[in-house]
Amino acid sequence: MTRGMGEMAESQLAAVPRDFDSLRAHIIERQEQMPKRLAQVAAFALANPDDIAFGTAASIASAADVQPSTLVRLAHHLGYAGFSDLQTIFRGRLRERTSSYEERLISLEQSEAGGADAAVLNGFLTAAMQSLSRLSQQLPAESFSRAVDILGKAETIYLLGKRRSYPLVAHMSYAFSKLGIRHQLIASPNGVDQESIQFATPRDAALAISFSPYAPETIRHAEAMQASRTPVVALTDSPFSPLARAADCWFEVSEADFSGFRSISASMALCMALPVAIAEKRRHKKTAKQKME
Amino acid sequence: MTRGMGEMAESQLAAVPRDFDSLRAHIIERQEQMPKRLAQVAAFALANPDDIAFGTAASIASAADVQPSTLVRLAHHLGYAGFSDLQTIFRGRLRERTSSYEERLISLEQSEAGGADAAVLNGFLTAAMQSLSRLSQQLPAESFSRAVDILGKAETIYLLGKRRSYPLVAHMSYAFSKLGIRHQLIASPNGVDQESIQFATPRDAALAISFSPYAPETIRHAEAMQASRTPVVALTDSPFSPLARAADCWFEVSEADFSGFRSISASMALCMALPVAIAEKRRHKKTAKQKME
DNA sequence: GACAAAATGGAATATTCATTTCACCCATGG
DNA sequence: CCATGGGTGAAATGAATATTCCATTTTGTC
Repeated sequence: MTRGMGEMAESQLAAVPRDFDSLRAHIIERQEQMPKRLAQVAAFALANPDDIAFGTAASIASAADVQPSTLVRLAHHLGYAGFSDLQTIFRGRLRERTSSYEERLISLEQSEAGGADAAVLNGFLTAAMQSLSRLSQQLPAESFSRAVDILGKAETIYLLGKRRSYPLVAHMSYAFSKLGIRHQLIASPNGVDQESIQFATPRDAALAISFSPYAPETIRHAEAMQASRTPVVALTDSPFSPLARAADCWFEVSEADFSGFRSISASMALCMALPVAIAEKRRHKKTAKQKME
Repeated sequence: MTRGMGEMAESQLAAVPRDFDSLRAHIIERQEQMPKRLAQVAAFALANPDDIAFGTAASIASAADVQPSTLVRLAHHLGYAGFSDLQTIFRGRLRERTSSYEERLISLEQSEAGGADAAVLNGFLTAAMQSLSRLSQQLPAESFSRAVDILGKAETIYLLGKRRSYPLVAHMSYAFSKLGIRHQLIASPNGVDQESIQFATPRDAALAISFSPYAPETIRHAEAMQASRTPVVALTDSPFSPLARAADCWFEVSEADFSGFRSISASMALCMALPVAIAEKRRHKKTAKQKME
């Protein structure tokens, strides 16, 4: 077997990185001048280093949507003997990595070195993780299923959320659009919200989100919709929330905070899951119907 | 090919460990009663788990001073289909170690009670946690500090983010408002964005957020602002992102995904931290100035 | 617009690798 | 002392895998 690097032997004699960080820098530096497919797979490699370490040429190739030969070409292009040689770099990265405890210490030290700014970032990351793990420990599986059920049946889903909750409904609106689910984001800048929700029927449904201090508008709208017998699902932060009263189904999500600024990570995870679960349910129902006919 | 476990099928029907810790316990428990060579190689495996994860049967065998076939026999003896099957356990250990929150994630994945809906919710929680722990492990302290620096000095902060990134800038807009920081959310429904950003001066700054597939509008606006010498801070998902090129300072946030739907939790945490850090910095500067006078 | 050079996809090939096989060894019980 | 069973080493086998080759497409240049 030849070494497979004849034509580039002299051009980069001393420049073949033998550790991951150098390789990363090397790739980032030259990515601009690489051929299209090589750049594509190089980007994939840096984004999914674990997959390179563990996968086979074929599996990686299909994941990165290229031919296996492209992987070999990339390796040669970078000066390695072949794909396997390149792969050892990615494996070395995992070997060198010390235990997770040490890792955390290192990142802590770095954050202290980074000063006050990094401490803030760390604080919010911690708050987000706390919120998520709290939700995962007592995840409201039944409420979630009911919510999926109610919203899954709705012709149009009305989304209510102001102020701090607005980014959540904004994201849901995006997700619903992507998934082809009819919905209406109640967030007009021209004050016609009240009028918009009057079109809701009992065959529709609403999702209302509000945290303390509760936006009075959201409460009012939720109450109005419930009064007209439109099912209302609520996402809020306390059983005593006025939203919980105005809803047919609600869940409580308690978010941790960093120096007074509350996270919305757990709620966000919920808001990402909800549209997908709804789409999933509708897809099943559709295929079930098709089978019936 | 047979499963290769005929003779021990009934003796340990339900007892083949699928994670490293169980396997370790399992081996320690039975090591005494194992044949000599098998015990020898089992001890080697527990002492050098990384070698098992990445080595070939031949290389491991010579390192442990046994025959390759002994490795296959050990795997069979423990109830696995073959050496490769056993090896996946050792590889899984390295994968999991990446995340400092591995235990929680595992318990999350295992608690698959509650049906398909809960599984979706679980999936998104897992993806969110992965994203967060990845960011906390390699948190971009310097980039973050630079970003705080640049944005802290700006008279007006312009926020650019469309589609999936819009909820992020929407939240920042809310936070900036609460903190009394002058800013401008470039998200008009009437198409005057291009005109809005023309008012930006080098004394202002922009924060642009975009993930693959990059919204062309955001890229264009960021480039336009950079061309007019307004500092641009970017938040994106790859060093090769067109946004990274159009920015004076950028950070990479790689988000995990659940069945193709990417999380934005890590980015969200960053977007919550940024305004607070900026406000913090300005407050310090102010008090410093007051002391001077 | 034509040509040359580079890049790419896909199939053929060569190699590596896990697994199986079989001959031999060694302990144990008759 | 022999017979029997599992245990072990070493080579044979066949599957899996990386690599190479070649026809075709794309890119850059005159």
